Amino acid sequence: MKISKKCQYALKAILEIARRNTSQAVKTHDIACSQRISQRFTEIILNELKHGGFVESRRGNEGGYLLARDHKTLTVREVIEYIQGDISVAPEALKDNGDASLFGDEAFKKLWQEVNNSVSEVCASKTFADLIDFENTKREKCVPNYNI
Amino acid sequence: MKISKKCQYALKAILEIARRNTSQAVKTHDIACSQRISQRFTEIILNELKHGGFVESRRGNEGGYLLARDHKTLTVREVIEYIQGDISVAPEALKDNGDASLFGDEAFKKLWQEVNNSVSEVCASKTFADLIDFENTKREKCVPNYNI
DNA sequence: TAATTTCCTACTACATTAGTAGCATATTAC
DNA sequence: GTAATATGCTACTAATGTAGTAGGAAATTA
Repeated sequence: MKISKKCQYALKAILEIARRNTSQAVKTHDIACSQRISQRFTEIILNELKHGGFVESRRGNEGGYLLARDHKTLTVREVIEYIQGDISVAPEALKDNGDASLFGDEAFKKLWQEVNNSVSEVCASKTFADLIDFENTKREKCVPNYNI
Repeated sequence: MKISKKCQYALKAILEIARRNTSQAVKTHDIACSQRISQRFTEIILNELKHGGFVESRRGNEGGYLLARDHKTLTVREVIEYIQGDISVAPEALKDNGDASLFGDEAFKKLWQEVNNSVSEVCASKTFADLIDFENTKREKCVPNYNI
C-alpha cells in the first residue's frame, strides 16, 4: 500500500523540470538540490525516466534534462506505473485460478479490482500542470508574506 | 501499493469463519485447508485477529475460532488497517514539513490524500456479508453444473 | 583539450515479508 | 485423571524489495 520513495522522487523530478518551463536543459544537480534528493539517485531516476520516454537528455556542458512530454497531458499515473510497475494492490489474486479456486476468490478479485480502479482514476485525473497550478495557488493564498 | 499475503490470508480466514455461520468454533486446521494457508501461519494470523477483537478463541478439544463481530457490519477496511497498519500510500509525505517545504509538497500531499480516501472508501463499503453474498451469487450463476 | 555532465554496471545495507520450529499451556471428552 | 486436541508464545530464517553508493566510460561544448 505504498508508493516507493524512488517513485515519489521521480514525480518530484518531473514536477521540478516542468515548473521551470524552460527550453534550457535542467541539470540533475539543480533538480537534486531543489527537491532534496541525493545527486546520484537523481541521476539513476532521470535515466529511467528517459528510457520511459518522459524526459530527454542533453549531454555535455550545459546538458541536463528536458520534458519529452507535454506537462498538460502527462498524468501522475503514467509515471507511477512505469517506475513502480503494476499498480495493483494484489496482482496474484487477480489471476485466474481455474479449478483450484477457493471460496472467496471471486469476491476478493472484484474487491481488489475496485480498489485498483479507484486508485487509477485518481492518478489518471492529475496532470503535472494540475499539480503546479495547485501548488502555486496554495502558496499565493497561504503564505502571502513569505520571502525568499 | 500492495496488500500483503498475510493480510489477504487474514481476510480469507475471517471470510471462512463467517461463511460457515455456525455456533461451533472453527478449527485452524479447517480454515488452513479450506483456504490453502499453512497451518502454522494460520494460527499466527488468527491469534493476531483475536488481539484485534475480530475473533474469539475456544481452547481444548472441539476448540477453534468464532467471529467476535457481526459479519454484516465488519468491513474489509478494519481488518486491513489492523493487520497491515496505516493504509496510506505515502505516510511520510503527509507530515507537515514546516519551513522546509519544497515546491510540490502541498500538491503531492493532496494527491496522496485523495488516493487514500478513495481506497478507504472502497474498503469501508465492503462487509464480509457482502463478500459472501457476491461469492454465492457468482457461483450459482457461472458454474451451475460444478459438482464437488 | 579541459571541464562538465550524462550513462552504465555492479555492489551493499537495511527493512519487510512470509514463513518454520519447538515447546508450554489450556480445555474438554471420555 | 488422562489422552487428545488446540491455542499461545518466542525465536529463527530465507527470500525479496528498497534505497541507496561507488567507480568509471562516453559525449558534448566552451
